[in-house]
Formats: sequence, C-alpha cells, structure tokens
Amino acid sequence: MFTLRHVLPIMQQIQHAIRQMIMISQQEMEGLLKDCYSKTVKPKEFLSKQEQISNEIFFICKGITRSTIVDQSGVEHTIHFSLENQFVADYSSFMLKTPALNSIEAIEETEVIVMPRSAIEWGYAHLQQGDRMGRLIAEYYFIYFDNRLKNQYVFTPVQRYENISRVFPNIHNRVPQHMIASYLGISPVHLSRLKKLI
Amino acid sequence: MFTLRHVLPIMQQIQHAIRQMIMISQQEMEGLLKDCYSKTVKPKEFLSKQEQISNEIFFICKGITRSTIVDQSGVEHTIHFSLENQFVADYSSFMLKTPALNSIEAIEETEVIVMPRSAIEWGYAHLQQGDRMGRLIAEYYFIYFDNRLKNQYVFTPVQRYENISRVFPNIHNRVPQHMIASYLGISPVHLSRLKKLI
DNA sequence: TTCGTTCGTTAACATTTGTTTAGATTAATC
DNA sequence: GATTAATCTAAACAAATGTTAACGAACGAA
Repeated sequence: MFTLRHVLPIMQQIQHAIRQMIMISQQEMEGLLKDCYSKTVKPKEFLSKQEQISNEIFFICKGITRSTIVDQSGVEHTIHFSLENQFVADYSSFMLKTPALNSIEAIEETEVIVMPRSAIEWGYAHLQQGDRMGRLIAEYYFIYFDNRLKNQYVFTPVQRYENISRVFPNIHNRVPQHMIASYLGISPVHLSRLKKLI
Repeated sequence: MFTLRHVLPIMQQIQHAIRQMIMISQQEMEGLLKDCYSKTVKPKEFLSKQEQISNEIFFICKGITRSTIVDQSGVEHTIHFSLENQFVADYSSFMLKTPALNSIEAIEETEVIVMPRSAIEWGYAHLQQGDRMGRLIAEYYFIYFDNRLKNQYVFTPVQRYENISRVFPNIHNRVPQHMIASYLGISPVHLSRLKKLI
C-alpha cells in the first residue's frame, strides 16, 4: 500500500497551484489532499455529466476539456474550454448541491486530480486560510465570468474569434473548429465563412 | 455631530442583508459600517463611471440602477439591472484596482449605502468571518454570472425576454423598453417586433 | 400651457446568420 | 490497407436581426 508520501510527487502540480493562492503548511496540504486522487480520461469520455450533482472539483494536470450544456431542442453548446493547471467543475452545482446543467468532457487524453467534496469541506473547516482560498477561487472565476459576459455584449463574433486565437494561440491544433464555433455561439458553417473574410 | 448610534437606523437594511450572510457581532457591525454613508442620486445620474477605478461598493436601499458598457463603436450596452437590497459595483475593477469598464447609472431616484474600500478591507482584516463574507459574496455573484452566461447559450431572445418578465414582473413599469432590448442584446426595434409575436 | 425630448411602434429594406446539401480531405478503426 | 467516421469548405436559399425613417403618444422643463 502506498503512503501519502509516495503519492505526493504526482500531486506536485496542484500543490504549486494551491500555494500560489494561499499560505499553507505541509501538514495542512497533506490533510487537504488526503482524499484526492488522480484519474485519466480518454478523448470524448466524461469527467462529469449533467443532471448529476457535482461532488468533485477537477484540477487538470495535462490535457484539455470542454464544458457543455444542452438546450431545450437537444442542441449541445460548448461553454468553456479548460486547460492544464486550471480547476474545472460545475461550480454552481457543487456549491448549491443541485443537479448539474453542464457536462465536462475530455477533448484530448486528460489527466486530472479529483478533489472530492470531503476534501474541499475539510479545507474550509481546517485550513487557516480555507475561507480565503474559497474567496480567491470564487473571485477568480467571478472575474473570468464577468469578462466573458462583457465580451458577449461588446464584441462581434469575428472579434471574439480573434480574441481566442490571441489568448490561446494553439487552440486550432487542439480543438475541432466546430467546437470553437459552438463556443462563439455561431454555427460551424458560419465560422468557416467568417474565416474566409479575415 | 451625529454618533454612529444615530446613523445606524438608516443602515438597518444593509445590516439585515449582511446578517443573512454571516454571523457578526454588533461591535463588528459598527466597525464595518463606520466609514459607510448614504447617498441619493437622481435618474440618469451616475454612481460610478467607466475608466475610473471603482473604490466603492453600493448597497441599494431603494431604487434601481443599470450597469452599462460602451463598445469600440461608441454604442452603449446595458449589462445589468440592480434592485433594492442588492449590492452593486464593478467588482472586477474593485478587486483588480483597474479602471472600470462599467458605468453605474440610476434609472429611478435611488438611495444607496456607499461602502468605501477602507470598510471592505477593514472587514476582511478584522471580522471573524471576513473572508467568509468575501467568499459568499463572490460565490453569489459567481452563480449569478454563471447563470447569465448559460442563458446566453441556451435561450433565444424571446425566451430571455420571458424569463426577465417572470423573474422581475414589474420591470416594464420601471425601466424603458429600449434598455431591456439592450440588456437582451437586440435592437429596440426588434424587441418591439418580437413582442407582437407573443 | 407650450415646446422640446424621449419613447414605442411600424414599415421597408439591408445585412447577418442559420440550414441544408454536397463534396473533398483527414483521422480513426478494424 | 480498407472502410467508416469526423471534419472542414462551399453554394444556395431561408430565417433572424439590424438600420433607417416616419409618426404619434407620453413626459418633462420652461
């Protein structure tokens, strides 16, 4: 049987990400990560599915995922891409303990650290800076969403396309174009058309 | 000169809102609110303007505001409405201390409590549950934004219009229709056209 | 009151975007 | 390697949305 000491090296990346947010002792870190484990999913496999309550937060060590939501007509929309060194979850479902509206699906082969609810709650209760960590995560995502929403109002589809390409230059090699179109809120045919005009 | 004891009655509403989020002693409450003050703005007057760093959070006691953002072509978009008993600010600007992209403008005569940055920072540093309050506020807005973004993907303009009318039935008596159109991301002429079809 | 402004509706027309279908290319699977 | 599936592009047409202009009603300021 492995002890925590043996498992930790795999956890280096997530530890680094956590230490960028808060001051945390080695002892606290071990407590926080004791229920966490790593998991690998293949392309098109799901990390979590809609209609189930999200009881896990994922930290992406390697790979890329997309979060999808299905509308009343059954059409699937890509609402986020998530990359290496980012946390991903349906946070609304996690926080409210309501059924998730999102699914999270791997695009490439993806390796994640799974943080179960028990680990997060242990953190809030026992970490000196637990609530601070929660606040910073929430604020980080708040800023991200605020930005996304403003973009929707202020930029045209072409501008949004150029913005992604700038922020995430490699995206065209890693995700199919029809998913980018879905993310932009336009049809794949139309994105192809717009590209011709640039 | 008024002491805090005299000022507090005006502050009842905001105290109630704060107590719904965290446990807070009367002494802590007085510390938190000691730099806060009330302010009344007339319709079309601004609580805060774009390009300035937001150093205040507003609590709306009475009235209604809209948050606006201007695109590259100079067109103004309404991105939020905020009502009684809600906090409003350009939180991204407040948190990052960067120039605001939003302006906040009163639609009706509006009375707010102004919470300066000093009050918020005092709260984070001295309140027993300061970070918890920060986390809950950030999480609350996170959920709000998450929802807004999903709505953009999943609902048509007509559905979004019906959703507002349901969530905020009185909106048509309180805000001009062209602002609602702007909020929905469509032209005022088109909203008028869509209404005919319902 | 009177005058000017803001607001909502309507119609006509222009532009953008979606849909369908087809074909060609590449990637994945057996 | 052969076959199937996935992906992107293209064209033609349909639907949705924007723009402009005109008009009248409601509202506010002088």
